[in-house]
Amino acid sequence: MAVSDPVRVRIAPSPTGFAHLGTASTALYNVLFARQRGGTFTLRIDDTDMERNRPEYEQLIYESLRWLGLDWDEGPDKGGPYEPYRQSERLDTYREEAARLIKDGRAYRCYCTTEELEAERKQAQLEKRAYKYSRRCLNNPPEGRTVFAVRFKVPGGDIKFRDMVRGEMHFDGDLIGDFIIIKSDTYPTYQFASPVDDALMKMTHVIRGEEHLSNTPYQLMLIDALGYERPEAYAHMPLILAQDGSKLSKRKHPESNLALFREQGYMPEALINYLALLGWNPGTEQEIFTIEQLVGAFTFERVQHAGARFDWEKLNWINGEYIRALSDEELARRIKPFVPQVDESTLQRAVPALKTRLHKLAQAVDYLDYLWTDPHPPAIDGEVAPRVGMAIEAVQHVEWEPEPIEAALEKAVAESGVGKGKFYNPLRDILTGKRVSLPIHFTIALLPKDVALFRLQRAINARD
RNA sequence: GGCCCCGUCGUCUAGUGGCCUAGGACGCAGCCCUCUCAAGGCUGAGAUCGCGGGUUCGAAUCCCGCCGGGGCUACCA
Repeated sequence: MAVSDPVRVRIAPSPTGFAHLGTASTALYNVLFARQRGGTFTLRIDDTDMERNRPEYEQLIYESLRWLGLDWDEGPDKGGPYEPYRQSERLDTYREEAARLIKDGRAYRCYCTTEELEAERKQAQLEKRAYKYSRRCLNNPPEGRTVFAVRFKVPGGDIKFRDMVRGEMHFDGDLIGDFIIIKSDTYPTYQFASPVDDALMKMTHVIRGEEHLSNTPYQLMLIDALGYERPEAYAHMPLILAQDGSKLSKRKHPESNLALFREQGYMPEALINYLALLGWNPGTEQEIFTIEQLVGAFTFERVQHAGARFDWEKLNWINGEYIRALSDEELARRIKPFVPQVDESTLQRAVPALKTRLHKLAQAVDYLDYLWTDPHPPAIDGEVAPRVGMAIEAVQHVEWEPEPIEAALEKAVAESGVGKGKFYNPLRDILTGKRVSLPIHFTIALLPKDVALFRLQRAINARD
């Protein structure tokens, strides 16, 4: 294959639960590579796990990747020259290829039960030797059984391949036992379906998570046995680690659900930016990158070999940077879905004050919910009551916008003889029921005038 | 257990034998600004470069051993 031929890469997530952060990360690196080489990025659905697959999970994958802007060129939903792109629809292919291997004497039927296999494994452990399948069904198959799986007859030997991240890799094939390629439910295993599809779909490079590094020799032996062309190279990307240092998994780490990132108000561009920096670095001090800049700067030589812990604090910072970089109009547009109770113009007036205060869009709710929620009137003492009265007076004949309100309030503060803190904090409490809010003139101006004045007056009345 | 990958501030990282009294970012602390919270500005603390041996005039950088973490070792992917 000539170097100039366009690359073809893919991600192959399995629809067995929510869309996972790791899928986004792998997809990102695939997209970066495909775009910088003018190649094709394919989405293939790895749905060979009958037990756990659900069609709605597949939708979740589509939604999340689209949200992130990591769109694909070929996939189950948009077709392409190598259809179908769902493994459950390619069963005939795997069965034919497995039959071919059996016919060539490179695979065989295995009638062993899980209990028998378990016993073999236990025995090996007892004798403290590395477990490899005994090849009982190759040499001396049991009689009269009908349920079988298909095992690959591992040829062994040295297995070498090039990893774009780690360089030349070597594995000893003699250490690998015969493994299952077709399960007894007639579905292929990942180890089998993945290399078959990669070859048939003409993938030139395989970019995936590091958990697949040890799987590569299995797949390479299969590729050779099937007479396929090997991919030019692999790239095994560092794992995203949880706080405890283990691989982020669906079961143990529900926070790796991509839908949650959207719900909390992380911006897709910011998440992409953070993900790119997790495990890769540009070699410069630049931290903020557009996807286009990433396409230009990314190289496998600069990807990290060790797993990286996911750091929410840094993500929050990056997300805040993106929020602050938005125009007021754009920020209002993005916040809108999080605060459907707030009308358009009120939101627009709130945005300048919100902008520097948000790490996540959903935090707008904390600042604005007093607009649609009536706070419990706090008890005020005889000292602050007159100041609340002064505030009402100062503000009630003024144009209902932050600036004039601020000016009026400043005057009242000066006349009150106390500091801004003493004057404003009780107002904030009365109006919002909270210790923290937007600057007081925004807090007041965003509320309808009658509502603001009502809440203030009510606090005074509560004393009488 | 076997095989593989990895090991620099709390975290993400720069670093490929002298430019390293180990740089940056997030976070953290203090100060400034300030009506709260942020944002912003300034300053600062924070890494005996996992440990022990070598090699070398000189090692975070090369070699060996050990320790530690992770991954794979499934009829999950």
